[in-house]
Amino acid sequence: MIPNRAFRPAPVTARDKLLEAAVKLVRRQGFAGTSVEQLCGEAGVTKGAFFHHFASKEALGVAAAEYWSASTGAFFAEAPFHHLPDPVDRVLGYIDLRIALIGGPAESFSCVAGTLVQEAFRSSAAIRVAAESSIMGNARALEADLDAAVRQCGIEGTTGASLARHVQAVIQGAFVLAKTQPESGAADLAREQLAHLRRYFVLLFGRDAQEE
Amino acid sequence: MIPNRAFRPAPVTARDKLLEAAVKLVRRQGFAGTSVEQLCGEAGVTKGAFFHHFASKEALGVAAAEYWSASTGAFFAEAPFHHLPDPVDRVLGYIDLRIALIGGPAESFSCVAGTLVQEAFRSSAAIRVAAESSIMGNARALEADLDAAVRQCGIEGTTGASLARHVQAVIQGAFVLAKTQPESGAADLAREQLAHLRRYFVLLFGRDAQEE
DNA sequence: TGTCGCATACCGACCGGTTGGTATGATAAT
DNA sequence: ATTATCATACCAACCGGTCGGTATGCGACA
Repeated sequence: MIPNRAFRPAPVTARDKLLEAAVKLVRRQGFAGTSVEQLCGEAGVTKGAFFHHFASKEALGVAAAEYWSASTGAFFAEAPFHHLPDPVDRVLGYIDLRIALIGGPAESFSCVAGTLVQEAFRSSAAIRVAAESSIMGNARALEADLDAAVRQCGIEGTTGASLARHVQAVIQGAFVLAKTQPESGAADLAREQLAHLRRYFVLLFGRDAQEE
Repeated sequence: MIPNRAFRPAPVTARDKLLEAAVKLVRRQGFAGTSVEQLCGEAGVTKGAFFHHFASKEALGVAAAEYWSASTGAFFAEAPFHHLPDPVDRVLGYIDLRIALIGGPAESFSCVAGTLVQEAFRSSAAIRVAAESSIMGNARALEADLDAAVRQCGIEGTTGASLARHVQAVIQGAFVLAKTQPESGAADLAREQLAHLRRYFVLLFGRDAQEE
C-alpha cells in the first residue's frame, strides 16, 4: 500500500484531484478527521465539484479505497521480482521491495485502506468492504507464489493463502507501530517488522543464505 | 490489549464511567467518530461532568489510553504463564493467552491505543505518546522472557526487545485485518495471525513439540 | 452552417444540525 | 464556609449536504 505521488500520474480532473487529496489527508488525519471542505481545499476545487462527483463523503471514502487499490496493485504487478525463477525468492523479493518503500514520516508510507477500515468498519459497511477488497486483493496477489513455495518446501499446517494474509497483517501492524513514534523513528520501526516477517519465511522455507 | 468489561470492576465515579465509555465507543467508532455528547450519553453523565474531569476531548483520549494501559497491564501481569520455568514456554504462553482472548466482534477484542494512534498520531502529540506508552509498555513486559529465550537458544541477528515489538505489531495487524471482515469472520482471521506468530517463535527457538 | 436541446462539469452561497467548549448554579460532603 | 462533583443552559464555529446557477461541448436537424 505504498506508492507515493511520484509513482502516479498527476491528477487532472476534479475527481482525480479529490481522490489524490483523500489519499494524502486520510493518511495524515484519518477519515473522520478530514472534512469535505478540507478535501476540497487540498484538491483546489469547490464543494460543488465534490458533490457532483461523489454522492456523499462516505462514497468518496469508498472511491478512495478503490483508487488506492488500483494504483498500488498496478505498481506491485509491474515489480521485477515476479521474474525470479524460485517462488521463495519471489516472496522474499516482495518483502524486500516493501522494506525499500518504507521511509520518511508514517503518513508517507502507511496504508489508506487500513486507516479507513480501522475507523469506519462498524459505521460504514461500504467502506469496510472496499478496504477488505484492497487488503485482501494485495494478499491474493501473493497467494500463487506462496502456494508454490509451500508445495516446493513441503510445508504442512498452513497454506499460501493464510501466509499471504499474514504478510498483510504484519504490514498493517508495522504501520500502526510506526505511528506511535516521532517522525524520525517511524520508518525504522516499520522496517524492523518486515525484517521479522522475512526471517519467519526464511526459517519456514528453509532458506539459510540470504540474497539482496 | 484485550480484557473486556468483565475483567474490570464496574466503574463508579463519573470519571471512570467516562473512561469506560471511551474504551467502548473508541473501539467501535474511533476517536474522531465519537462525540463528547455520545460519550456522556453512554456513561450516563452530562457534559458538565465531562469537562469537570477532562480539560478537553483530547485529554480524555490521553486518559483513556492510560486507563487502558493500566487495566490490560494488570491483567497480563497476573496471568499464570509467568510461572512456567522455561522462557520459551512463557512466551508461547503469552501468545496462547492472546489467542484465547480473541472472540466475538472486532470491537470486543481490538486495541484502544492502536485505534487512537492511527487516527491522532499527527493531530495530537499527547495521544500519540500515550498510545506509544501503552503499546511499548506491553512490549516491555515481554522483553525479559524473550531476552532469556534468545540467550538460551543462542539466537543471533535480533534481540528480545525487537521480538517483543514484533509481537505487538502482529497483534495490531491482526486487529486491522479483523476489522475488514464481517462480524462472524473477524475473530478467526485475527487468531490466524497470532498462530503464525507462534509458528515463527517455534521455528526460531527450535521448539518442535507443542504444548497447550 | 447555425442553432437548438441536452448532458456534463463545476461554482459558491446557503441551510439545519452538531460540534467541542463555557458559564453558572445546585448539591452534598468536609 | 469551602470545595469537589456534578447538572443545565447556552454559544460560536464547523459540519455534511443542498440548491440555483453558469460554462462548455456534442449530436441532431433545419
